[in-house]
Amino acid sequence: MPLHETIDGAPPAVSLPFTNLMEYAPRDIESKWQRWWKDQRTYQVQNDTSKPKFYILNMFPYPSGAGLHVGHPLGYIASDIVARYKRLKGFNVLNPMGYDSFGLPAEQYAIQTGIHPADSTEQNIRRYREQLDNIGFCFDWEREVRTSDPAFYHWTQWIFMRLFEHYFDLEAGKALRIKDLIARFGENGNKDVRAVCDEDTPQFTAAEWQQMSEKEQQQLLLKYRLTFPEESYVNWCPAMGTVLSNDEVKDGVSERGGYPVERKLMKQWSMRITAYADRLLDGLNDIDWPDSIKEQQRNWIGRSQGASVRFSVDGHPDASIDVFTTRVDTIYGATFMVLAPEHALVSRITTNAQRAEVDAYVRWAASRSEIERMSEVKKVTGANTGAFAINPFTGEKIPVYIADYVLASYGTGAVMAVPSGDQRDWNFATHFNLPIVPILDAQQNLDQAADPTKEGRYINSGMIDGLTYDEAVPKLIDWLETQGLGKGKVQYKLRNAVFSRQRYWGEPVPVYWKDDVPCLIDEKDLPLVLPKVDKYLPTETGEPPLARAEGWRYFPEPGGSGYEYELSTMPGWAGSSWYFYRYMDPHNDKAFCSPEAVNYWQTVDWYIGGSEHAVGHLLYSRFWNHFLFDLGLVPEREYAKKLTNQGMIQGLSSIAFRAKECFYEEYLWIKVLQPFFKEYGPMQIPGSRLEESYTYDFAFETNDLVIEVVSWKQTDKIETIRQAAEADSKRLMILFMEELIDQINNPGHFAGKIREALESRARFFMTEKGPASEILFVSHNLTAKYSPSCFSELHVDISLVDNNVLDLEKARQLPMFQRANFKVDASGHFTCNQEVEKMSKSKFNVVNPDDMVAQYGADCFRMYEMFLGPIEVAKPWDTKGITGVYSFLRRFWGLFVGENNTWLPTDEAPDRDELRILHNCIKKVTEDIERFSMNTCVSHFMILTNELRTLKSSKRAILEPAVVMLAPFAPHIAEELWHRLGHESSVCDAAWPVLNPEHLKADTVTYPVQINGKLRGDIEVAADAKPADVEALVLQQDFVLRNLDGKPVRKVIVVPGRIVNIVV
RNA sequence: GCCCGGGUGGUGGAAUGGUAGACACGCAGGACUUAAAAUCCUGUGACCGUUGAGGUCGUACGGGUUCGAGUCCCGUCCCGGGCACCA
Repeated sequence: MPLHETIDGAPPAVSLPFTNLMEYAPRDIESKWQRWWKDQRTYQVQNDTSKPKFYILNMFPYPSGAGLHVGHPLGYIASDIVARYKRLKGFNVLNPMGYDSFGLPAEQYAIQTGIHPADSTEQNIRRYREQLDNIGFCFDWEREVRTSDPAFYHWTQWIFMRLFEHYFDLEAGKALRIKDLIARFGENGNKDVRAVCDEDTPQFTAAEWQQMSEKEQQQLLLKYRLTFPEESYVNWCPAMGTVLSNDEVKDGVSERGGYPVERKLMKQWSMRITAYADRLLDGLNDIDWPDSIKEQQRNWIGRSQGASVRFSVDGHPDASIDVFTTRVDTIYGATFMVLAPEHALVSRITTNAQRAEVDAYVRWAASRSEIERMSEVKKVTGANTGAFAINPFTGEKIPVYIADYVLASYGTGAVMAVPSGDQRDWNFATHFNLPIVPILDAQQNLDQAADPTKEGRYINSGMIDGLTYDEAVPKLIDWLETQGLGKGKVQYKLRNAVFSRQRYWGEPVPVYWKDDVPCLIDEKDLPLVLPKVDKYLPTETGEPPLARAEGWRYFPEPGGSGYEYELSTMPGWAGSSWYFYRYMDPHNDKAFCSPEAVNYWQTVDWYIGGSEHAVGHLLYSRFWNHFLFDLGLVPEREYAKKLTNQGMIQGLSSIAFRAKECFYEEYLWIKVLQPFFKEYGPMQIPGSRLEESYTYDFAFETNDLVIEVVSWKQTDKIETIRQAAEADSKRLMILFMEELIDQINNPGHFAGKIREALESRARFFMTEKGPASEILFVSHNLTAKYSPSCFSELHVDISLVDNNVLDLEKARQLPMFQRANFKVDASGHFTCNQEVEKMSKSKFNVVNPDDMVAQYGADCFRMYEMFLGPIEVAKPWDTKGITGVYSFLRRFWGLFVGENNTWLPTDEAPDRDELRILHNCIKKVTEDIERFSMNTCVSHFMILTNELRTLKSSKRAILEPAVVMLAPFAPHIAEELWHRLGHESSVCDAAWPVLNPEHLKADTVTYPVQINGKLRGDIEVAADAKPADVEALVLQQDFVLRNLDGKPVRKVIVVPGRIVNIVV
């Protein structure tokens, strides 16, 4: 054993007695066993089919340059504990880790520095790995995956190719091969094909299909493929030079960086996720995921049941407007129609008289950014096309408007407006003076607002007059369907997912362009590796960075000039949509995962990660999995049966208060001038106006003295004031702000000066000596006396603060505190305010796990992370509390190693108390791990340790099972003690102790006794006493009789083993 | 506005409808020490009373169900998150 060092790294003190050599020394233990585990390959996982499998998975991280803070490993630690626990329970456990290593930050860094993203990513990964290794995880690193590794993205591209080769068949309810679709087109055209396809897919016969050119056929097939290029309005982010998917845009700006986002028409690869909308929705019922995630996914998919209705357009026999409505029952109240400005019919049906107005509105609407549109939701805008639509039920003509409250991208981009029932329609009708017709007798106050009620019976509603909602809807839909004018319909909010990014650092799309038709490259040419480029920026002509790659062209056959590759890359969510299968078989170069491996590991049993991926990664990965399932490549529709979100660990920020100008005035008034007021009479309070151009800060009227607070630097201002004071025939005292700062802890200094000024007749007072300080910080416990607006709040690095007290020595060395002075409290301390905030560099509240491990050891760090509270809940990190866990580990160690390095455990048989303590712990810890309650597990270990110490008990029969139970939480100390107990193999391969309920039983039971639900005392009875005996005994107790006070007992409730309640 | 969570000591948090505050931090007092740190012991929801009794209140607020409610039901308030011209 190496010599003991104190935990903070100081050299061992000479005076330390020899006995301390064997104190708990996490540093030595941890590095020793980490090495041993590596040498023994303790964590290597076999695809061993003889044991039951357990697959636990963490969402893999993006390796950012900032490294890990203490919040990141929370989920990893929890899953590590479960993984080790399951292994002790006899499972073959897969607990892998890897990196989501494509991403924008590395590319931005490349643009700035020219360093290839692969290099900076490699470096970041190395740092992550070091930090992870420090914590003692049981990851099998031989299974590590990286999405940016060509051997990995080979299979991302392969899956993309399969998507391209499939369409979604509505009859089969699953993806089928395009090949088979082509065959069907050749036989019957597409008349009988029920498949998910573009809205504008034409109908054609077999003959028409056969007459089409190859190119025409290919372009038609794109309307069916599950991934396809299309011209569409996308979220274009000019600042990032790329498009973003809907989930990457929040409140009209990019989620990362907060840059503005525009609508732009572009040709983009798209994923037909809408085909799976229903299955993705239904699948949510079969998985044990947090309700909030499921709810967000349901919202995002946004299924609504309604009807589509066809309105003809007056004077345009060839045009009709389809609308989607969820309230077809309100159709008799439809008094106008509104189209989205982008609607295809707008220019066709607009009358000449209205054309100028409509064109102007369309142009205006197109020019508006998302953020403008969203922030001006309340403003009613629109234009009348002059055209009229005909209500199919009434034959009435209703005007057609355009307005951008109707979204082109939802439904058909047109609505029938029912102002009596819909508030937006009501607003529009009121603004444009359109009729509002009540349709239900229960509608109220229609002159104030719309009333969307479904109560009552219909009025003004033709065929449904007098009916209720439930009667009306089927009748209307029936009529529409028999007339061929509409049908019941389901509409989704979910859009197809944009799959192209105009960026470099992503998977190349395995496609080349031949005569404007996208073609897949040959499978043997996978992976299509990212080419080298000279710069990571778009070309001068605005093409993506890949256009810079010289000679990067595809040659399907030798010779020729080749074809251009697709130049956009895949988005961040491509690799993460299937990576969980790669861990099962990470080195396979024949398939993304062998059938044997996937049959053994099946799916993820427990998935752990942050809730921020609710609709991004977690929805797209379900989509890809459903697709892979359709192809028979994976065994289940849903890849993760159970999902847990770990809560954020927040930081405790320290805030220092910097004085603003008005502070000095308030300070002078409160601390210095008030006594003078009594003595020297009336005085203007701050802010009084003495003459037009000037406001003196303070003025003693009786002495003609004015006081002005200015900065040393404001020489001009000093001169102006001086002249003004002359003119006003005031005596002037200049107090320099900087002097106030210098002398802030000495208010007497100013009192003296002011007294001097008041009592003299001199015209002008000013300090001669230059001040030393320029900035003032005020101790937080003093700020309450001043108005909050006197301070700006500044984050201070938490390493400078202890117990809210700032270390002034250290602080003064920082640039932010140079030329600063501190106003300290009565005890000479400068205190900061504490705030709970997200942990981030910019808030200077980041706690690095490396520091925690260096100071307390990995075992302690792991246990403290767990001890903080439930995994799922957000909670602040407070380093102070870690000492509790550290002293627990020392005390646990102390059960084994005594003074003078004596080995304490004996082979004596344990007594009943000791067995009860152990088995109580077995019961609690086993139950709590199963329900993922790690914080209470740590408490149970503390209780066991405290109780054994009280008994001064150290028996192998008790301690050995305790070591095994502790191993998942604190693997290093457990491994050390396990070996000292005489074992040769790893504690990881021990067996989880088995609960014997016999040991939990006691001879006697203490019943708390309540009278009318109020606790009055307790009583000890034999454990096997019958309820009747307990009742009899209880009623004899002194404290019971005293409390009953002679009142008759109505009933006695005895809950066996629990409680007694006497009702009087 | 709609939909999810959640409100328990000074702090983090415990509590299958059955003794509210486990376990820790912090704080206070004590022991050890020349001293400090570390360590160990004791106390610690509030209030009244005792100074070896005991009592009252208490889990955001107001009701209800129950022998018994932090826990279940109804209503209100507050905090966090998500969605939001989605027809």
